Amino acid sequence: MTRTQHSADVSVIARRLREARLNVGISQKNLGIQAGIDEFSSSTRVNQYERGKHVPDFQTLEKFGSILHVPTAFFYARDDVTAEMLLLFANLPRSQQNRALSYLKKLGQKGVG
Amino acid sequence: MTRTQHSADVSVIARRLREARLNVGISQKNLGIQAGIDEFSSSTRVNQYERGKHVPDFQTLEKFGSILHVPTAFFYARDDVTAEMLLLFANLPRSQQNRALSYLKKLGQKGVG
DNA sequence: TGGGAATACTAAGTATTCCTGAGTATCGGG
DNA sequence: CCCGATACTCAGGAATACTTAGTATTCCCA
Repeated sequence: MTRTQHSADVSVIARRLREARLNVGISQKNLGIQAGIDEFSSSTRVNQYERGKHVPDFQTLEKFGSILHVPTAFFYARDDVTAEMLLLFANLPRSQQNRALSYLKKLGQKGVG
Repeated sequence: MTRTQHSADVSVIARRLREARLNVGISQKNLGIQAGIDEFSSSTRVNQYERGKHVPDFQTLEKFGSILHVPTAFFYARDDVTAEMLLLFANLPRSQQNRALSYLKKLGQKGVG
């Protein structure tokens, strides 16, 4: 009975993948094909990933991320707050990302004392 | 000649793992043992991970993250800026994480126009 | 100077996991 | 009812990781 957060017995990667795909609104098969998976195994493979039956390798998840507009690290974020942070951060231009970094450094310094 | 960023031909995971381990200053073998890997294969396995010869599964990386004080998603961050963001964010207490989220949302809204 | 221990690293065979191909289940429209 | 689309399952062959045995290098110190 170890469960850090609310939902699901499915793996983190599986859950995040489905979350991201449904957000964009494409089918499992379509996602796989866009990622370069053979059209005849695409449906099966993506389904196995989302059901947590098998685990996609890093390169595949990088392609999924690029198609679904999420950073790759998002798929590995167990914590919802971290996941949301990654989404927000990825959508910023580089200059504002640097600003955000400065802001967090200040927050961190205050918090220690 | 495709290289998004400066360094290394070694995989993202391999590079981040070594980075995090050296920061803490423990040996490959020691890291593996702390993560529950058999002491007789620990050295080999962690070395294979850091050389990019093999890829550790998610659960193993979660243990490494907890030992090395980095969030699991850190190991999958190709971009250095995102990696640093994850480290800073993980070190904040929950209340300040929420603050950081609000800040990122504001930055995002301004940037779109 | 010459062990000995610690660390990093490699090769190869076995063990484990994934990918492919074939198939079932369900739903909605025509 | 039938068709296409989507989601999903299973089994065996294909690919990858894990274990065992070993090498190379450095540092310590007797």
